[in-house]
Amino acid sequence: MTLKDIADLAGVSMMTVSNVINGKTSRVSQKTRDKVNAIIEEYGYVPNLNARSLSNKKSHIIGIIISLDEKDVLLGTNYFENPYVSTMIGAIEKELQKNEYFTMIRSVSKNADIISLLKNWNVDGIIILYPAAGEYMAKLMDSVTCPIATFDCELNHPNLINITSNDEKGMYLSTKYMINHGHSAIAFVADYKISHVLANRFNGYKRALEENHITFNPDYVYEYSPSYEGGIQAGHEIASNSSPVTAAVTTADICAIGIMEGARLGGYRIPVDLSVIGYDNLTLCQYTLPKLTSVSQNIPQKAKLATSLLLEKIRTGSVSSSCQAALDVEIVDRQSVISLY
Amino acid sequence: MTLKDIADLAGVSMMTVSNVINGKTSRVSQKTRDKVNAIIEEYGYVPNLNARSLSNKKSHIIGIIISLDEKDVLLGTNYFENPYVSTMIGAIEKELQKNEYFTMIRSVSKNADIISLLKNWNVDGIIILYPAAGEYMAKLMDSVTCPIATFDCELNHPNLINITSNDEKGMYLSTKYMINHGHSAIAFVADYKISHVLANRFNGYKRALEENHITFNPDYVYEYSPSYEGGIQAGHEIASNSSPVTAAVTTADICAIGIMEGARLGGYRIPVDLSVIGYDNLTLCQYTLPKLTSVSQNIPQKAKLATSLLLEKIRTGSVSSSCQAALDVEIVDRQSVISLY
DNA sequence: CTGAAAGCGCTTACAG
DNA sequence: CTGAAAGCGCTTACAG
Repeated sequence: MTLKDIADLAGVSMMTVSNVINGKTSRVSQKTRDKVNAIIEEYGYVPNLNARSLSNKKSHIIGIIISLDEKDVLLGTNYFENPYVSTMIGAIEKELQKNEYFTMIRSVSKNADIISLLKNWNVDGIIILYPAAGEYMAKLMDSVTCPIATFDCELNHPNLINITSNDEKGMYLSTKYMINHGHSAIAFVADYKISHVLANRFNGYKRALEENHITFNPDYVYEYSPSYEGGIQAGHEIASNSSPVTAAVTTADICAIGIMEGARLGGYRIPVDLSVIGYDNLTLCQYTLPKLTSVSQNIPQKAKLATSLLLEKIRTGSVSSSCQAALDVEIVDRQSVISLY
Repeated sequence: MTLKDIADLAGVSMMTVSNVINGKTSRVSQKTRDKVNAIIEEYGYVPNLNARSLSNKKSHIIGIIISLDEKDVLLGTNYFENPYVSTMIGAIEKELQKNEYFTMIRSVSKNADIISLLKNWNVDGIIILYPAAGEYMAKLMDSVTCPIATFDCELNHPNLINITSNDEKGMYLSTKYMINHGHSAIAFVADYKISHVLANRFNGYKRALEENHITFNPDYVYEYSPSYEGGIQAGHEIASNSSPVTAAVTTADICAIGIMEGARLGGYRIPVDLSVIGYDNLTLCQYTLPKLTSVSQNIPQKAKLATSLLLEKIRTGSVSSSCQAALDVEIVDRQSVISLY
């Protein structure tokens, strides 16, 4: 069943059928439209979008790129198991579908793979999860012609739609929350030097201390990867060295869970001996014991904003508001912080 | 940059370039091949797959369908947040990419949406996560021409690639594990009547009891949805009614976590007062307290098998082994079960 | 081993 | 308001 078949059945030209399908109502009489639509309905005709893409140079496909680094390729890490990634993808797909776009997903370990995807399918735009370091993104921006959206990227490029969260504020709030509950020996867990995002959060931690006249103590900084394993290590050290630390903030929920685990292995009770706050407010937070207090990024909102800006740019060629939106964050209160008062 | 451009640059016909790209080495001399490949390399030529699909009727696109029921559409449930779903998708995408296929994902609430996707993109095959009830799948099978793979579907159709786990055995092992640890008053939590899969698991529960001469007690069956909320309700009832139950098995990790939470709310300590085993062995299991013992389905293996059978069917038209593989399951031992001996 | 022709199913630009 | 022609970038089937 093709355009031609429908045209023959309706006794009109392919052009007319095409106009009906594409809603160019001004070019077709109501009567013809009705007749054509009835036949389309009757035969369940659905246009072949490969053919459409080929002729009009728009595919209505958006590529969601999950960038893997080489280490993860070797380890065979499944990025989709990361709740941040999967929540993002779900929210993006929903938004794309609502706007009649199609979603192609692809995990990718080098820029060339992204370029191939674009050329292969004439992809209208791409959304990159976990952008690689700034230099790679800069190169990519040069070689790609379609609009790109990403998240938390350190690169500030006029053509890049880049949605970030207010990272500094997030960790400021987290640290402040601890201070408000009477804590002053507050550990910061994350190797903040390797990432722009984490460095911003570290600054928030320091600002909260400063504003409250608490001297920054480098001994309280645990530069481990903000992963489950890194958290365990930090938590265990805190508990074992009978450190004066009574609270720990970190940059990922999974790391906070590790901190609790590690501290327990060292003999601590949570939150009595150590208060902990996570980051991201994943669904996971309600399944731990104690339930984890966390900084919420509103991931769905982030996904939705990136998607709608991307589509706007595809349709109009530019974006009305800024390409560099930074979303607000907030503390979600649960049970993992105890008041010292 | 098109086939024609490459052909002109190499001084050969488009046909020859096409043969080189498609590896039809027998039709092109080594010398010509090298020349063409060098030019392709130099200009970074990548074929337009829309054009290819249009002419050869194969898209090399596989659709991953996430079926939503109406309730979830209304609630705006993000299925990707479900770790079972996201783990599946990640594993499938990896396998598809390895075989040079592309992955289009789409959440869908009615069969017609699936049909449209197929016709739109000439999709070579589809993988359905969470198949709808048997009757819908039967209808779908009639109207779809490309191969379909799915999981845990109750429909037994010769053309359907259907990968299941040994559900009866899974719950048998879970129940047996409790019995081996000295439990005999074992609760089963799940509304097993509404689903084929859950009914199989319920049978495993009963078989384990029978084999060990423990009388089945209908009071120990809590017919709640195997969700976090359902688990809380069951756990709370068990704890509040000072039921003789000392152990609970269920059909989802998330429900097991709920059971622990509910029992605690009723004043129980876990696992001292109540032992619990989950199902699926999600990554989540290691983040709870106590860490959750669970039945492992080996989701990646399930995904991989479905994908490779689907691709085999696409390539050869049929599948050598059976379409109805049932994978083995096993208990993964953690901390949520206490021995009564 | 190589190539000219026709066609896949659409849309665009133009003519009426 | 309607249509005939050309073209998107490939592949297939055929001829040489």
